[in-house]
Amino acid sequence: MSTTVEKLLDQAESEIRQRGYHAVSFRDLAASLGIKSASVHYYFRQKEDLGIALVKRYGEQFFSILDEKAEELDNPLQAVIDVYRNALTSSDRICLCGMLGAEGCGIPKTLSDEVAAFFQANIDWIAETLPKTVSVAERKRRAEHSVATLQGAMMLATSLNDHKVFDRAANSLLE
Amino acid sequence: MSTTVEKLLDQAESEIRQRGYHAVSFRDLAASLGIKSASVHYYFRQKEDLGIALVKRYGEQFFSILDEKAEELDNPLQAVIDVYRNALTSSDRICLCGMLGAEGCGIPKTLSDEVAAFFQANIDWIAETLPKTVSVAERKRRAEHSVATLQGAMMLATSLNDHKVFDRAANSLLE
DNA sequence: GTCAATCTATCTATTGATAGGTAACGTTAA
DNA sequence: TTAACGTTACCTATCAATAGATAGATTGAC
Repeated sequence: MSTTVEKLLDQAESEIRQRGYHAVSFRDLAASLGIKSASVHYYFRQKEDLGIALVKRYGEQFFSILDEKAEELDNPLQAVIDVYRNALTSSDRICLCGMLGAEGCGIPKTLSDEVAAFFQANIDWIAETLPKTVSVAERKRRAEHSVATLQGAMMLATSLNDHKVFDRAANSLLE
Repeated sequence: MSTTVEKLLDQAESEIRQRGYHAVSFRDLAASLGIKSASVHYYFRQKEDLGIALVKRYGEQFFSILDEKAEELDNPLQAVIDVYRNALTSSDRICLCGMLGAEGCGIPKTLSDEVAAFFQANIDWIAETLPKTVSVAERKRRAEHSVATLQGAMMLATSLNDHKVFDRAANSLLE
């Protein structure tokens, strides 16, 4: 049995990943849990606080699963693809940071900073796993390309309502 | 001197590409032009109508510029990259359809359908320019990969506040 | 006089946010 | 032992701001 905070975070993540930050209200969230919007403010003083908690939790979960997956598989890039694919197919939603990253300066700055940190960590993680025989600049370039493709592929697959679009675009990274 | 409708479309496109559909209001738009929100409703009965007009115009302009660019250059994929790059660097904003595509089911269905059509046309355009020696399925895969990468790269570059991220990720497509 | 383009005024719904109340429960101290 | 207190987790009620939308008046060009 999860706590109210966890349920709130789960619900908020689900709704924001589906419709965006501005399309989700405290009242919606509260109603989904059968409580009142004032109770959501009890846990998160401002909407911004909820957003930040959400991105932090998302990042922790993401890298935790990624590290685990990378140990199982011998190909780190395949691990990244698997984690992204699972994020998409298990819920038919794009990445939380993909959504918030798109909304750019429409969301509080503290929140977009947190989102940027997620992307940077994602790029660094991938760059670190590439062969050391490749230059630092080239590793960075390839890592950026991978993250860009995966994020774009999630959005594209969701818009075109076809997860296979993600698979095809993502698998192109493995060549 | 552009008409009020054109100014409205310009302003709406600029604001939506920067902050998202839900973060833009008729009052904001009207105020930017020095008119009242009721006058915006005179041109676009509902917000949804404005959105659809916006995506249609965006698509027309996009493919018009793309065709032009493709005639100048001998490499069609380079033309696509150039058009995307210019969309990003000239205004520091992501693609209109990238934003609306992310917002997914948070926007009216008629609008998301229009966005999906843009993406499909974009994929088809690229697939068509790839060598006929390559199978149809493979051309489709490569085209999807290109669009995914370019869309993701715009978002990533905007979030990380560094246009070079776009250039590096996009140039990876030319290999 | 007609009509396009704008206005004023207003409606209802929703938003994020706050103040203050209450019921349940554990802790503490006489 | 039990009365008092504090904390947690909600609640009701309400606010000011903003949203999309509409009705109907006005203005000015042709």
